[in-house]
Amino acid sequence: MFFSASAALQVFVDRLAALSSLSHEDIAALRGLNAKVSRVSANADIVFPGSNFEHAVLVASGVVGRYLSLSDGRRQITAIHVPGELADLHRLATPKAGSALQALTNCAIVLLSGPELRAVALASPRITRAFWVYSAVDAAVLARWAVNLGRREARVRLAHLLCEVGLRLEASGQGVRNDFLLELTQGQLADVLGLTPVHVNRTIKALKESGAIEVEGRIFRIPDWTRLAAIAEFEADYLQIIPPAEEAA
Amino acid sequence: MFFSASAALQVFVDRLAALSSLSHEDIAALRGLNAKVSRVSANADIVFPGSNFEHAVLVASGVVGRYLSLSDGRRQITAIHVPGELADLHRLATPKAGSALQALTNCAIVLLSGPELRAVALASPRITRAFWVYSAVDAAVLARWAVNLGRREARVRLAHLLCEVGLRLEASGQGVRNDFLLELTQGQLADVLGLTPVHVNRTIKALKESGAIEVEGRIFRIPDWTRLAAIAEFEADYLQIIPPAEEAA
DNA sequence: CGGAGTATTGAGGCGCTTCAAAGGCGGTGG
DNA sequence: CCACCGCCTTTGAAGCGCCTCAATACTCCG
Repeated sequence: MFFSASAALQVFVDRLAALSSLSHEDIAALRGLNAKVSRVSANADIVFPGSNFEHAVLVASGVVGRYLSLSDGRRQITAIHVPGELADLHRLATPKAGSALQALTNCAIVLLSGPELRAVALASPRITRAFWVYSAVDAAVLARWAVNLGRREARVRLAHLLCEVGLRLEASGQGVRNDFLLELTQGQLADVLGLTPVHVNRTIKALKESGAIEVEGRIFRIPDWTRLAAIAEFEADYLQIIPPAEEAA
Repeated sequence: MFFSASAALQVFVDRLAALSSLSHEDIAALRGLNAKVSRVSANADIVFPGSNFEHAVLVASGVVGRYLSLSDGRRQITAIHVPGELADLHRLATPKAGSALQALTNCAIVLLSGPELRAVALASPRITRAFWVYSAVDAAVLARWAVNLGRREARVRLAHLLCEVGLRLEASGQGVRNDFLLELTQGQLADVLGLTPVHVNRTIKALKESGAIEVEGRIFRIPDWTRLAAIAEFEADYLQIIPPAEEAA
């Protein structure tokens, strides 16, 4: 539920190491990064498009969202990030921010210096490669999301989101996949799902009434994971989360 | 309209160099990559999910699409690639292919050896970084597309696609942005746009009748670029295409 | 205890889909 | 060389999913 700066950094570095091989020196260099903690309240932008914000944003607590706005004020959230995840590593590669980054709940974030990150990447091709892989997984998640937005109806889309969020929260040590707190309003969920808040409400209701999920406030419980995954046509492999037990494989 | 292997490779290497600084040795190494040309006919898969296809696919002619399938046979195309573009550089970073790659038209593709690409990347952090930047731009295009799928109606979505494709074809030397050949069927466009073929047909008709575009077979003409861009709310910056005239800036 | 943001529910409308059928168009073989 | 066949395009009509507008209830917080 709550991470210190160093705990969040450790989750991130462990994740990098799991995705791409790193030497002990690489890991030490990453662990030693300067980490400035900052608190941001819900609905406050952290980065906005076009800015040259010189830090990368690592989530320590709360939920951070990446989004693009339309001229009429509507928006689409293209990614959400939970504690232990680095929300905008891609911005290191393409510094002119294309999307905005916003705290969707009250958040604690760890700011990592952009120039410092670039320096450690330049010093080690393995770190550069690990950053690339991390970004590529982020892109794979986005591709999956595009499929949901383009081809799946609301019920399935929501089920898919809940499956994914459950797994990611679990992977970051924020609970278990079938019982977790997701502190987003239905309006924010609507911006993730490409729906209206009203329809999100009805869709949650439908999933509840079918027994596929249980909801108490913003706590979601999934009594039968297999069943929800079937509704969502959810295949976890794209997340590249390696369960500890299978790490040797 | 048609590229030799070396011409396609050159467009790609030029693009890499424009996105991220490369040394002369880097460029020479990339130009010297082994390039095997292959012909693929329309609707044939080049890579399918889960395969460990050990090549990267550079488009020399035709259009290549990346897509994900649903269990009921429907699919969502998450990216299309025109000549001069490398369709699956991201697969170098995350080898287990998550999406399929298909020739949407008859295509000539250039196969670049995965191990060889990895070797040149390992030898130069600048090349690794350039690959990362190239993938990040690809992801930015995808994010933009997610917004279209989630929040824009068919007319706007199609207009946006035409603006983007026009610019990308122009950037690859395949014509000009306001008069180009896009050899996709309406069924394929539907899979890109997240619509049905029937509705694609009606949407094209609507754009034609409003005078925003002219269509002759699969040639699209845009009489007033500014007007179509306004309909699409299109902002070209995310494509990171640097017009030659502004390259010095 | 009041107020603001959030959740819930209803009713009606629009955009897109589905189903169905007819009209091009290019390619291939008789 | 033309007739035919498959694929693509085009059009119509009806239905469903999601949206819009609107009103009411809830919950947290000062």
